[in-house]
Amino acid sequence: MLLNAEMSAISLKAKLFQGLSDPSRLSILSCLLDGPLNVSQIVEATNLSQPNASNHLACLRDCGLVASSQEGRYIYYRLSDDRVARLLDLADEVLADVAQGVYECTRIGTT
Amino acid sequence: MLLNAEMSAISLKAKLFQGLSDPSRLSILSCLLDGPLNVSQIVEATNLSQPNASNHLACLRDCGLVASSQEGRYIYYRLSDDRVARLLDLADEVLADVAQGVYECTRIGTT
DNA sequence: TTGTTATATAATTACTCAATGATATATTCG
DNA sequence: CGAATATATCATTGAGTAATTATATAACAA
Repeated sequence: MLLNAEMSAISLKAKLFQGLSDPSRLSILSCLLDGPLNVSQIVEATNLSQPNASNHLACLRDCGLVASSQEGRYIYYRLSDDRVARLLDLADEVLADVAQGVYECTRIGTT
Repeated sequence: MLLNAEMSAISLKAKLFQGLSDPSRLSILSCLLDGPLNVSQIVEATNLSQPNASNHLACLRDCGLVASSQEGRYIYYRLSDDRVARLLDLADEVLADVAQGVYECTRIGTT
């Protein structure tokens, strides 16, 4: 049976992956790969509604995956850590092999 | 705005991460890191109920993250790909920096 | 065959969470 | 100061999903 320390590590990891498991949040991270953008630019790039984008940005910021800085009335967001980008890249590599299965798996929603 | 090809890649990636975003499934993957186990051994290692473990195993198998092979009346599961383990490792590395934020983020459930 | 162990499936229940619409706060400009 | 732009927050609604209980299928042993 898994130990308690392992369990909380696993819960944290689950939470991290859950932060990455939403298409809206992934779209945001994706459009930040090329450099910082302010909220309006993110809204335009992702086609999310402004409140929706703000909510997801708040979630990503809370989780430490993006960082923000205010410039005048604009707030710029950027990836907080190179490894976030590497995580996304590695996910793509895995998908190169398992995309078909993931696509067809009906046990996970097609959101 | 993101292109359609990017969008479906993003949806797939979201689905992959969603597969990894459940503590029960992460526990299963975690206990398979050291080698194949059959369902009963997985049930014992994770403290999941047998039907629950079977459901999550089916999900992981559908997604191509684990593979199974029958030996008599036992069915052994194993990680299907080294990169799955690397993905979990990299997640730990990221968590080394952002664990606090993830832990405190109330926008994502504490399951 | 009958019983037992191993695994999978089905149906139900309860919970979580994303999106929306409305509104609030903050910054700049005239 | 007042208007306009930029961003954040709140409340509600609706959909998706994990866990449980019960049951089904399959393999082996006596």
